[in-house]
Amino acid sequence: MDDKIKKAAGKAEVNKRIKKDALLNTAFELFTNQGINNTSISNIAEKAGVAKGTFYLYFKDKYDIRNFLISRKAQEVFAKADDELQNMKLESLEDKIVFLADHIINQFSEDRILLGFISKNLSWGIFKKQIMTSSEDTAVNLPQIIEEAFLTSRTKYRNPEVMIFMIIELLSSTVYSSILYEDPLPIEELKPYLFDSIRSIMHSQQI
Amino acid sequence: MDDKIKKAAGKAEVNKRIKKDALLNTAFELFTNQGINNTSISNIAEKAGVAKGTFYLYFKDKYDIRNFLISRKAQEVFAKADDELQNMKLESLEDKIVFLADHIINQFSEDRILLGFISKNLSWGIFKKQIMTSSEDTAVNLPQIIEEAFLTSRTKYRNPEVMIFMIIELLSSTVYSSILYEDPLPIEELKPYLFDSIRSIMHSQQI
Amino acid sequence: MDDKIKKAAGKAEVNKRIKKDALLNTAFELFTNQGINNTSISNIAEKAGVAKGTFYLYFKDKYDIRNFLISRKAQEVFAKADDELQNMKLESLEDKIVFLADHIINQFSEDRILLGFISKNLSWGIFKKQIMTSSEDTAVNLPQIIEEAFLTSRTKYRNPEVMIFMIIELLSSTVYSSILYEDPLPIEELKPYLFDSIRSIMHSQQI
Amino acid sequence: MDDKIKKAAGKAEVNKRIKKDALLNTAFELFTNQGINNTSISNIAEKAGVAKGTFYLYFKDKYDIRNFLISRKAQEVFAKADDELQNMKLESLEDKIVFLADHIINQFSEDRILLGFISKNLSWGIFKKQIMTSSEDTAVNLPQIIEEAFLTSRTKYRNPEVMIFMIIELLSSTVYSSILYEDPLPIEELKPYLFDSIRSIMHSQQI
DNA sequence: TATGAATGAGGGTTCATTCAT
DNA sequence: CATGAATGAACCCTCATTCAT
Repeated sequence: MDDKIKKAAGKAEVNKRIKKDALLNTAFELFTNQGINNTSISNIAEKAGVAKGTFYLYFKDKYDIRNFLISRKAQEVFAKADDELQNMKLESLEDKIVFLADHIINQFSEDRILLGFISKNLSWGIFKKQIMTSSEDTAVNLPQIIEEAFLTSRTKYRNPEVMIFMIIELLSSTVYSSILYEDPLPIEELKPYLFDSIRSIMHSQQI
Repeated sequence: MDDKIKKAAGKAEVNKRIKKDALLNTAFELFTNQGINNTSISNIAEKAGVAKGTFYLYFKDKYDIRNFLISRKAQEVFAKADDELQNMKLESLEDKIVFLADHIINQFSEDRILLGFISKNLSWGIFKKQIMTSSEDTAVNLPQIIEEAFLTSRTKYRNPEVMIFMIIELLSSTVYSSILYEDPLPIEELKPYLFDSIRSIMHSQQI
Repeated sequence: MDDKIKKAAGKAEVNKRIKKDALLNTAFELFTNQGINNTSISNIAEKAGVAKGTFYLYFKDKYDIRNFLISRKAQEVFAKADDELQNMKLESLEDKIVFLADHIINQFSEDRILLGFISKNLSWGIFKKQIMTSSEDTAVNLPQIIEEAFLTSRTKYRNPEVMIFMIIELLSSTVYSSILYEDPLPIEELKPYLFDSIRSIMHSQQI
Repeated sequence: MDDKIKKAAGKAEVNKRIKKDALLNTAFELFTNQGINNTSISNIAEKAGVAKGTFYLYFKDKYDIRNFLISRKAQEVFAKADDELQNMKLESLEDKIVFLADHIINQFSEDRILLGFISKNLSWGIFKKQIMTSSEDTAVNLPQIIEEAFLTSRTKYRNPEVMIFMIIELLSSTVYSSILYEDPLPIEELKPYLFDSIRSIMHSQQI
């Protein structure tokens, strides 16, 4: 009997996860295709194949599901780039950072929808709270990785957090315009300027 | 008779300008206080003291009035900074750019509402189209100023537009977080890092 | 448990039917009293005792509910006339058609509101599509009745459809003016002329 | 001086006529292209090149200008058909009526827009009031023509007005569906049936 | 848990009409 | 006569949210 209940509970649990994932996937699709403002909860629920009321069992409102999506998607991007980094044996921190930047940019080049979604919604505040904090279901532990990288680096920097902050902001805002509108340059032509700038920012912060 | 008509026309013209300004000012106030999405045209019209229908005599919709506001406000900021610059006798382009950055940052520090509005709405695309294009009613002719500055500069740069682009994007995104949330540092403490970064970016682009 | 759900579903279903009927009845009343153009969806919903939004659960817009009404009302008229016809044992097709015309005219004489509604809205195109096509919830199968009548008729006609078309158009347009404005004659005085005309049209089409 | 005033008045008079005609022509174009309900007074005034307020100097509202148009257009159709009739030397009234019907149908075949406008708007009531009454600016005096035709006809009819009424209604309603939708037959194929019907109706009314 | 019918506030937009010029 | 800016009522329609089932 206990087993039965447990099994039932397990089934229900799985079912819940399926419903929630359906809602998340649908929401992402609609948000990126037609914008958050033009997406209603009805839209999401209907396309996800659940009843309108069901949405409220999993999310508070439209912005709740959006925030959930942002951190999930952003984490995936960082995790992938970090994975690749592990396979390389790069010496200097500068090279590592540029490598990461390159790979993140490439992911966005290949998925403009993702770029649009993340760029419009990811701020430094959310980034710190959601990405830099390892939650239960996060594969990658970004803060630890970064801290370690700075510790093991032979070269030392004045204020690592500020430096990372400036690099991320520079990247995220320039990349958006370049990939989506090729303005002022297509991303592949912009890259050398960007990477030069990143390296020079880092140099200027060396101790 | 001609005089009468001219005078009448003048009166009507003035009246129209007053109505339009009232709408613009009210819209700015509401957009910045409660967000564009939470501001309805009814709100704007009512608070501006005109009928709802009157709004549509002057603007197509909410986004039309927003765009009008963005370029107007952004131009004011640049014009002020440029004014100050004229009073100084700075030699190098690097110094001039850092000076401008400093003054623009200062304006935003003192008017966080303006900062919020412009940061959320001003993209590079809009910037180029609206600011860098001298329209009829613009006091400051930014593109000309910049071009001149680069021409008279003894130091030459690889790709001036890309350089400006990167500097503006770096500035606008970092400043927002710093001024509004003092994250990762309050703006006054962030400034040295930022100015260093600007200078080093410029160095890296020197020919 | 299953029973409970079934009962519940039944209750909801009945409730929906009630709401839809309330909307249809109210719409008919308002359309005929004040015209379609002067009837708003708010009017209908309010008078029907449902919320404005509820209207849109059942109908796309004003014209959707109008079309629904037209075919429903027109079908009722034909069904009644046909019912009476079955009770008679008339020999010739001519007699049958005149009998039907007479009974339909009588229904309209007694219900001028219905006449106004149908005359203004029923065209041959709609008639063919909506009346001549037996739908799920239609009692009378008009096309079959007519076809049978022509098949069993000893007298044959050149083009039955064209003949029916002309008779219906002649009837529907003359009857409107006569019943509502007694112009050029009150309906009872017009009838002999009309029936004569119908018979003579039919004669002229005999093979 | 008197002359001057008269001349001025004449000029003003001409100017008024021009404005009114511009409004009428524009209204007709818009009514037929986009329907009366989708045509606003602003639309008409703007397209006619006059100010909105000017509309009200000439017409009470949308329906006022529509009625004006209906009778003008209908009269033109009848006048043309009658003109042609005068050139023929037809003996019997039957032939004359069929000839008129044919020419009116032809006009509508060639100008479906006109057909749509008149069919949707011309009722027997309006017809009698506006067409059968010779107004100041009417070229054709329809009632007189018809009366004369019946007087000079050797064959006599029971109730001429009722007969005309039935023929007109039969024509106007069948022709609409046939020309616009070729349903149940294209007009050229429908004509023989129609003319046969007209003749047989007339026969049935002979004394 | 899950449903989806019902709600009604509120949004955007249009437009006939007026009236000062 | 002619104008056209201003009005504000009225319209259509959407949608987040609730709740009985």
